[in-house]
Amino acid sequence: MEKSPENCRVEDALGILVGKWKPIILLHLLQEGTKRFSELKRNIQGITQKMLTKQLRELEDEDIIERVVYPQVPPKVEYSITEYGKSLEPILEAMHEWGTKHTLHKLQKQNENLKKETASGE
Amino acid sequence: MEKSPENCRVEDALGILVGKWKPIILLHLLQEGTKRFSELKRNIQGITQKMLTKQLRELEDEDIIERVVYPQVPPKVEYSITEYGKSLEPILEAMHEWGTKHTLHKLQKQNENLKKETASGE
DNA sequence: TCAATTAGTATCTTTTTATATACTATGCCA
DNA sequence: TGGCATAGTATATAAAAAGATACTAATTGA
Repeated sequence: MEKSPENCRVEDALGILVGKWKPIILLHLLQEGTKRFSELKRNIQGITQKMLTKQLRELEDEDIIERVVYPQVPPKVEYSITEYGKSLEPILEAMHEWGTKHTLHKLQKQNENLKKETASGE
Repeated sequence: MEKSPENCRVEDALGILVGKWKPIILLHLLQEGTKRFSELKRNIQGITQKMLTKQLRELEDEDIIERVVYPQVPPKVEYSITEYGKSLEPILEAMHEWGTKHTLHKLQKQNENLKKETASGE
């Protein structure tokens, strides 16, 4: 299948990563393995319970993560990346690398602009 | 620089691709080279002028594409991928591939579910 | 008896994205 | 003189995503 703009499947991959918290959630699970709901919540600063639940559900619906409920009180629910979900890792890796370079690129550009302004006297 | 969830730069790459039309715009420019505004508009069905302008501006701001204005009437403006922008290609490629597989994966899952339902009699 | 713990829901509000539609400038051609 | 073409802008609206806040159930331990 070729990558003509007409049958572009980039959006399908993108759709899974989009959501303000999904990449961070995935990185946590990829790098630290199985995690409880509360651990994720503690480790991802700023996320609300509602958002965490929502993002986890969406990732689960796409088979990227797995949810295991232990019939206990207080409840215990564990999340982990599925085998299938692991196939996303190279993409995340590539994006992280590119993002790192891009952050640098932007800083350099800002610098140049500041120099120009100073040179022309502001 | 390591890819710990704390200094995750995935979002920086993601932010550039996100926007309902950006991947398609980029694919057009990557695969067909320089394009005029009107050509893009014609070739990307469903996009409004306003959205196209907006997405192009955002990509330009990130140095991913370049905008060249010819002082003519009627106006002529050409867009093309920058050298820097080309560094995104492997990521788009990888996402497209993954997306293609994922579309398949989802169809298979749907199929399984339908079979189960039929077996249990609905 | 009361508070704490866990993994959620339920509502409501705000913010961000996307869409629809109308409008502009300038020159060319009939 | 009128209409078309190009690359936009302006304004208003709708839809989607994110955020704040309060609520629940069942058990443990003080």
